[in-house]
Amino acid sequence: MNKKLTEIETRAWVGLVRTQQILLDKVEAELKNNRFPPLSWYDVLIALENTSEGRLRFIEIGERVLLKKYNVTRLVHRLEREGHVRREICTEDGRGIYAVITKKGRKLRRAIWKVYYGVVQSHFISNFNKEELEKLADYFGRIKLII
Amino acid sequence: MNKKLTEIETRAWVGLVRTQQILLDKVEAELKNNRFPPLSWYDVLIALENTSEGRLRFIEIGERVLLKKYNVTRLVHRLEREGHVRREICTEDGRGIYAVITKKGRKLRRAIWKVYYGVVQSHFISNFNKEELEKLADYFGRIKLII
DNA sequence: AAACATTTGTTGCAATTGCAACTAAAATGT
DNA sequence: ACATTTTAGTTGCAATTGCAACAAATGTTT
Repeated sequence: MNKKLTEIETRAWVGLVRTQQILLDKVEAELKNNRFPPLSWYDVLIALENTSEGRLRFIEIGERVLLKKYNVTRLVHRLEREGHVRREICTEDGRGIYAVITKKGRKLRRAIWKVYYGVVQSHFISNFNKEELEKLADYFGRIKLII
Repeated sequence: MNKKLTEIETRAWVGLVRTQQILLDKVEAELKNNRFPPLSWYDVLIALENTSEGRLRFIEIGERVLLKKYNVTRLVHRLEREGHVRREICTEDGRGIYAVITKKGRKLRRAIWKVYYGVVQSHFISNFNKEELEKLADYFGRIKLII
């Protein structure tokens, strides 16, 4: 078999990697400009807000935000220290711990979103029409998330 | 203005970020399985190999691989320590330093590529036909790389 | 029930990355 | 030519991440 990518395949792959990197670097830079914490904080807060109870077990956070468990421990600890999250014991499973988003956490999440949205809208979304966005959503949806 | 993304816009954006993250995590995991160094080493080595002289100034490496200058210093130092790269003085500019890829570096680059290619081919490329890949390449090409 | 294995979360240590201050050379201004 | 500013690269210190060993609770096997 030929272990090479065609020119188009290369442009698609490198385009994916560089596009994401450039856009996330830009978001991080804008957040820093506005004295906001890094995007990883947002990822956890929005994951919590997207639940009915505003809470998730550490392991669930790791699954949704693609973080190793030891990084969940530490990231939640930082969020907790700043009052954006508090811990709750998990009665169903003695090993588990819930992280619950606080009012302050919800407020921070909204504030970060304004900056985040600005970058995504102006540097990504604005480049495409509806049909193209649907294609992109379709394409990305094909990637097997497991394995 | 409405600071919200539509459902499709969200799927396109989140799809981009998650797809890239999942695929790169997978590449890194495969590299580790095969006792290879991280992907950042590959990025520098291929950048060097893509030049006629097999060399780039540190600043050029930073531009092409999207690394801050202090991380270029350190990454090149690690590559140098393992013999994949050597330094060369830059006669045109007394501030500059070239990193030159060595035989060993080229060999490592090819070895890493086999693993890297396997993941990209089977988890990304294989999901699309030629026309779709062309669309992806086109879409990513639209992102303004500057600002 | 007892023994063993797996899951969940934590932590010490090492490696990497970010930040800011620094040196040296080049470019610019006067 | 001289002073000033910008650029290229380095480095010490702090923060973050990775790794591997660990503890405690749950699940599984016999």
